[in-house]
Amino acid sequence: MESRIERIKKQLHSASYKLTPQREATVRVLLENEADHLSAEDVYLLVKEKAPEIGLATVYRTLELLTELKVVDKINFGDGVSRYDLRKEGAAHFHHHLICLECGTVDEVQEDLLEDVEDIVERDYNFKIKDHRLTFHGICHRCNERKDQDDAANKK
Amino acid sequence: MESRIERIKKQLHSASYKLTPQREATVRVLLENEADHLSAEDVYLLVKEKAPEIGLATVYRTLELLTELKVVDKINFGDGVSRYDLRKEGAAHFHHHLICLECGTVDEVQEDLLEDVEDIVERDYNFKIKDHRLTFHGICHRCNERKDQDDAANKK
DNA sequence: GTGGATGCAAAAATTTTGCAATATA
DNA sequence: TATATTGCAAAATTTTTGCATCCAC
Repeated sequence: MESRIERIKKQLHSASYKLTPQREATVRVLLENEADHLSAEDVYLLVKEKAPEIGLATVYRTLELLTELKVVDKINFGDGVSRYDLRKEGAAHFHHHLICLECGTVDEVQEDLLEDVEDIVERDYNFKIKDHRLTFHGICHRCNERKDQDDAANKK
Repeated sequence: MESRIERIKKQLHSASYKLTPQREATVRVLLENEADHLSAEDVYLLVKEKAPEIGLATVYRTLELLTELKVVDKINFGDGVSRYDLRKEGAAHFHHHLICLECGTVDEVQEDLLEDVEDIVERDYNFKIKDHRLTFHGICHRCNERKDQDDAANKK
């Protein structure tokens, strides 16, 4: 079975981009931190651990390239930096995000859930949907559970 | 009947913020350009027409204030600048956006549409939703109609 | 009168670009 | 070998901050 990184390499090749060690190192960092939502600076620092000679500009250029190839999605949570999120392989749609206002954690929702909404928008607004971004802001399950425990403790 | 701007002024007052001419001018610009999605720089240039002495920093500070008061919502379409969108009065939820990949226009969807999705997320992820951001990327009705016309013309 | 608000300029932070040197296919 | 890619530094952009002055309450 072919590895994820092999398939990404082939994607680069098919689009006639060269396979440089810098690009490979960047892709590896993204794969190894799939659950995170890294900024360009975050990626740069992690790549630097393995390939110390890499420049920040190369990381920006590689992330732009991977966005173009739809290997990653560029996303912005409103904190002033762009973040790069690996698109799940074969995923028809970009996944959604849950940002906790309390602890700052960002969780992912892989289910689509938007099919009905998209049907309505396409029909009623005559808008042909190609992609979407959906983010919820609120309180995550960890903070909710902690609060439940606190409440229970106070009742005693 | 009380005007929209009067109510916003009262909101400022209730939160014990002062009512300066700069703040009033900024709010007016936002009201007069309600359909647009202005960046801080955009707002600055428009306010400057009426109150030329205003500084960009004041605009940033005012927009931050209005965001805190939930008069506007800060939103980011991934083009490197934050934009500020007047929240519809009495709207329970932030409205959605349709960004056209062809002509760049941003249209708004005032219907909520997310009730069912939010129920699922709250239940299945134990996530208490406070706010949301939903943006669709695709082709707008104007570009779709133009294309239909072009197709019809080519068939002749 | 006083504390918050402003304007300006400087700084910070993020991202992009020019260019000579390098390395991939 | 030819051309895409890189690293570095400089530039461009966007946003924030310090501080003396000013003004709304």
